[in-house]
Amino acid sequence: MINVMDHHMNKPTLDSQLWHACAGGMVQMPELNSKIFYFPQGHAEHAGGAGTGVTSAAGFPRVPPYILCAVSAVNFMADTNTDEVYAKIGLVPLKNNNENDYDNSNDGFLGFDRNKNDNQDKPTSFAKTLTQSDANNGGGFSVPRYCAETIFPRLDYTAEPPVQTVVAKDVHGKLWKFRHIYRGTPRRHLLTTGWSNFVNQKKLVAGDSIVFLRADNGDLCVGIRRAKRGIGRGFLDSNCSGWNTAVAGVGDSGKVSVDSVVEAANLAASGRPFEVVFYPRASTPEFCVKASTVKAAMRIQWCPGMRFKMAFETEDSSRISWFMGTISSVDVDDQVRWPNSPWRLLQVAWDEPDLLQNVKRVSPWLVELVSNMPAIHLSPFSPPRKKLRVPQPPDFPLFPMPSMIPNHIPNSIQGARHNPQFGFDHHLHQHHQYLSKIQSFPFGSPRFPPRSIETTQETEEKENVSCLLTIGNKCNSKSSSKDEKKPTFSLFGQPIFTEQQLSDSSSGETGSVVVQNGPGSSSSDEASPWSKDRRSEFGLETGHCKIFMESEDVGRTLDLTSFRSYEELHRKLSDMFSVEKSVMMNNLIYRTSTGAVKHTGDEPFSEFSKTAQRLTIVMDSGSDNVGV
Amino acid sequence: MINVMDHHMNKPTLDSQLWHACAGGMVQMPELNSKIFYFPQGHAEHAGGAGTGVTSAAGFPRVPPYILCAVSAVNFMADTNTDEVYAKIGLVPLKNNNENDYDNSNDGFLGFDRNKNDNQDKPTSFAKTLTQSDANNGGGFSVPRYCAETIFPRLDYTAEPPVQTVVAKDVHGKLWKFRHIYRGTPRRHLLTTGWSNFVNQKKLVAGDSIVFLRADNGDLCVGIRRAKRGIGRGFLDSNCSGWNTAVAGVGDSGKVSVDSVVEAANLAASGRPFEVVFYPRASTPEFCVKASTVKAAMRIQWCPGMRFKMAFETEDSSRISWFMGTISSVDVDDQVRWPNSPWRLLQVAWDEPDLLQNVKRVSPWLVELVSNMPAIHLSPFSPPRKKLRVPQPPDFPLFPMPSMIPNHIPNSIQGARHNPQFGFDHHLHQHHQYLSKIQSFPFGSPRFPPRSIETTQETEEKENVSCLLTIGNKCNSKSSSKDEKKPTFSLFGQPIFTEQQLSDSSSGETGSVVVQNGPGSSSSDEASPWSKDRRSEFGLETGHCKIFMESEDVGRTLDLTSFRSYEELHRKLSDMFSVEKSVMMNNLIYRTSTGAVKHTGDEPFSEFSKTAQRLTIVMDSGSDNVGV
DNA sequence: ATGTCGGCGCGCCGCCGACAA
DNA sequence: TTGTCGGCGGCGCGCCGACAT
Repeated sequence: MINVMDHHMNKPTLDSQLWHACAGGMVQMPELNSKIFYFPQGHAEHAGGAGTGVTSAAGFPRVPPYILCAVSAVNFMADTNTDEVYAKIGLVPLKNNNENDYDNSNDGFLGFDRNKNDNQDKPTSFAKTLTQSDANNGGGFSVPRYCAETIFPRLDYTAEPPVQTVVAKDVHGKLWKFRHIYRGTPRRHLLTTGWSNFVNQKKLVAGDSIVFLRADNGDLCVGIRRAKRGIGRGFLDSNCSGWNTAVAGVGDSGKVSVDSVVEAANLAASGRPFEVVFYPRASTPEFCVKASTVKAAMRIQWCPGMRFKMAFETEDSSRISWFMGTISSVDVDDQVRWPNSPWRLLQVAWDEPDLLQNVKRVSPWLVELVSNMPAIHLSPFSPPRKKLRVPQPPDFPLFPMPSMIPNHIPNSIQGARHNPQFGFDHHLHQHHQYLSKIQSFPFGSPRFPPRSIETTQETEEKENVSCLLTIGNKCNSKSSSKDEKKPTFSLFGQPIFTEQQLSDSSSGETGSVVVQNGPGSSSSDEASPWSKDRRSEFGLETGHCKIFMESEDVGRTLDLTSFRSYEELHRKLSDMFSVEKSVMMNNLIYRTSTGAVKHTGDEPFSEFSKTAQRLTIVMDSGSDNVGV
Repeated sequence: MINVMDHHMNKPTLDSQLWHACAGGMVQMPELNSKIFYFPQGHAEHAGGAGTGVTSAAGFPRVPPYILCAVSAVNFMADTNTDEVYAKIGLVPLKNNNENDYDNSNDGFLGFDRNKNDNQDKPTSFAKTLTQSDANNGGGFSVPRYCAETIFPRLDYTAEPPVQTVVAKDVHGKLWKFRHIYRGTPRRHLLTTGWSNFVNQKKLVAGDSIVFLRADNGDLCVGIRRAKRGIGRGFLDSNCSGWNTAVAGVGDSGKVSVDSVVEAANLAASGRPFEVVFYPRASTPEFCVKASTVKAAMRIQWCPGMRFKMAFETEDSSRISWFMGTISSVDVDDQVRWPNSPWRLLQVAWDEPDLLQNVKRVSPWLVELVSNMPAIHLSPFSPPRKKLRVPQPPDFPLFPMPSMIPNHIPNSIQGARHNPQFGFDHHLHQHHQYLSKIQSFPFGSPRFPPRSIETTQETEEKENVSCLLTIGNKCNSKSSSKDEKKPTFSLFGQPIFTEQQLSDSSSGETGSVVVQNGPGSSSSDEASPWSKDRRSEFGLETGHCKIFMESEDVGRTLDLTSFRSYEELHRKLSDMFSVEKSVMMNNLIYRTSTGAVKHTGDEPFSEFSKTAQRLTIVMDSGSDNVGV
């Protein structure tokens, strides 16, 4: 797990898989040697953060709002004291900020990259937010069945009681032993002896999350996600005797200092190599964004009224949810301080404004255009949705420099209107036009490729799209007409209607996921049509199926034969794609390439085809009873 | 207690009394605005220490071996983590290193200064080295009776059991509560509830010492003296989870870095103000020594064969013991690196070499000349003496620069002989002559004024001598003839013979202490001859007696009526003068000015005169039975 | 006078099944 | 399926006198 020494800090770098498991499903780290745009504005936001009292930066240098860089190093680190993960990224500014030749360069992303079509499976991991009982009472940890059965070593259930010792390695490589027992009525998995010590040593409290991960080499690893404590990052400021207190500068517990941001920005602006530290769980968007993603996003002609969706991590960090919204305005966040900056370019209005009160502005590359149909809640029949943990932008202007005059932006922009702050507004088209003329941004494919209504649904399977889970567009692309009460789902290109949709109003929000199975490896299925000689269709390993979501190959495979129940499969998919649990568990339809179609929990798992080489999963979040 | 903020470190400075109580009885700090000699050699020794692996100082600058400085600041500090006390001393180099006009300046010392004749009593304090039981078992602390009765708040013995809560303030001003109970058979004082917590929080172990002090304002304070852990100062290097590890530079836990010594030496040599940090418990002699003390010491014509005594702290830091020795050689410690340096000028041979194996060389101002009578053990009849904690000089040369040529010392020194290291030797007289001619050292009265045989015993009482406790000269000054088996003790100028001495061989080592009492304040003695109208003799306050040791007024007074037993008086005197316990408790004779003479433990205390205005204490460490 | 020991009581840590959501 | 609770057993902290030094 500990494999590389970072000679700068003399601290070991971390296994990338464990790092990403701790960082969460939203985090994407730039790939080595790829090209990114560095946003000093975002860096400062990351350092100052919300509520940390950084209200002015009189000494902040005059630097461009975005700087094209090559990624010279990515070190995955973990804080010695808190186990918090962070990354040190080495960056080399590139001369041609315009970046016209980027297509020949590597600008991919490591980690959970929806654009990457590598067959590298995300390692099996599971995150659970600690309950009061986990953190306080009796020193035990209630292990969710999925975690125990898929991540922990297999338990010998013939013993009475079934019990074993599990050993897990933390981010520092330290081993922790836990007594894992399966007991109680009804039976459940528990960690007992050793757990309390772990909680005390790691100073865990209810609300913190624990991550279990089965690494590729078979090692069981354990990571920590600290719950956000109130405003800002006051965690280490609490009177926590026995903890090391702040260490100056960048690094352990010091997070990112404003000084280090100024230093980085200066180096970047002067074209010299520099280094940034990124805390993935600091509730701040990445300030190093893949160049092609940014360029693709800026190719869109953003304008008010556009409908979009955006992914957020749930408050307990267990899942990712998508939220719908409408662009209310397109204007530069701080035209004076950061003229022409695309950072948080979009002012947005959310369909669920109470949950996203603090998110007023977002950057274009974080959102994905959808149809401008009216949006509805994802799961109207499921229990009240978990609160969402969303980035908390500062409620004060960052580095305001009111006396400054924009240095290379003409104030006479046509169509400027109703911007209360600057007296003008970037109308979408004009803004884009401006950006392209001024050479503000080169173009490329965005991280979440914006799709217009015309290109949404019926794209061919081979399209290398970045969609993880597309919250359903109500209508099938071009056939989408406003009043149709029976939206179609794409299952092998054939529409599927749900009973609910037939009887329901237009409030049903739907989507579909397709999973394609490889040859089954269960002994009973060895003679299936998907034997080795037929695997050539997808070139899959035995027992793996190719996963399609909404008719699109997302570049993942699964061995369906390894699941013993719907629950396990649900869990695996839910975890693999970080889909919000309530959606995943309640509103799925499975259909395999062998023709078997199943709705969650209907019949025993054995009846479901394990021989399929592809599995289509249709999600209907607006209905509990789905007819097939 | 916390009264001044040190703006440099933003750390509070410490009450001087508590600081000195923690520092130990040997420590003398220079007074503000006084003049001192700064010894870079000693500073480096203090930083490098014994066994810390500082074997070379190739980068150490060429600076004079001693630099006259004015003391611009003295800050008493305590380490945040360990409670270790240290001092930050601001120094301003003085131009006239020769220092001919020093007599008009203030060069006194704060703290336990034997030369100062102020009547400021040393505050009541008590130090105890923790036993295994104190540190480990049952969470209790066995409080020595003296500490409980003189330092703790008065206990209500009518309660059953007598119990109270005592609150003590540590060096940081933090309050600690202890349950103080008087119980058991036989009765004894114990700290129970709260003690274990204190031990754990302070990470105390058996061998560490705790200091209780009753401050002038009545506050009870508690300090810590860490036991030396093995060689050097490896205490903080141990795997002590939860402790902050080293912080670079000078200050908390970092002790004194070699770099900081180099910096200080450079500043000093160039005449610029600088700052040094001194850890009084680092087993290194002070490297900032009162100018007059150094000058007085260098006025002596040191030569081999001279007899001297030197004070050391006992290993458990509870007492101070004096050791006798003979000067074996007088030569500069490192003539190449520190030419002409008086630091550790004297090579010595100890009467008890096993206890002082590591002390090969000492600086002249640390020793006091005595008669060259054969030396004997202090307490041949008392239990085996405690091991002594003595400075551990490095067993390698400090900053050797063999190629260097002494810069302002002529190599042609007459009489140089039998120095194996340099091929010459500073014979005493010549050495002194040389020093005075070269103007190496100005002259003044030494810290322990060296006394020749001719001036030892019969000096008049008013002489302001620095003697704390003179380990007995066997014979009465001029009448000392070699074979006399009945040495005399000075009690009001009259010789006293002990039975033991009458029958014993010449192995009896003796000394005498005189305490002079003020008017007794006990009600039964109000009509005593020492009533108010007669107090004019010494101008004492009611109830105080003047203390004389060996017929010499040491500038202290005591209220004899405040003692209820010999034990209490013993303890008080023992603590006040830091006399080694075994000596103090076993070998004292008291004689008051009213004629009462008592030997330890003979009769009830009530029979002893409390009306005396002076009390003479005769110490005979060679005898248990003393006839009067 | 005080260091060390064994006794022992009590509080709390932590393991358990019973419930209920 | 799993969160929370009360029960309770066991262990160790810490208070005690006994006894020795």
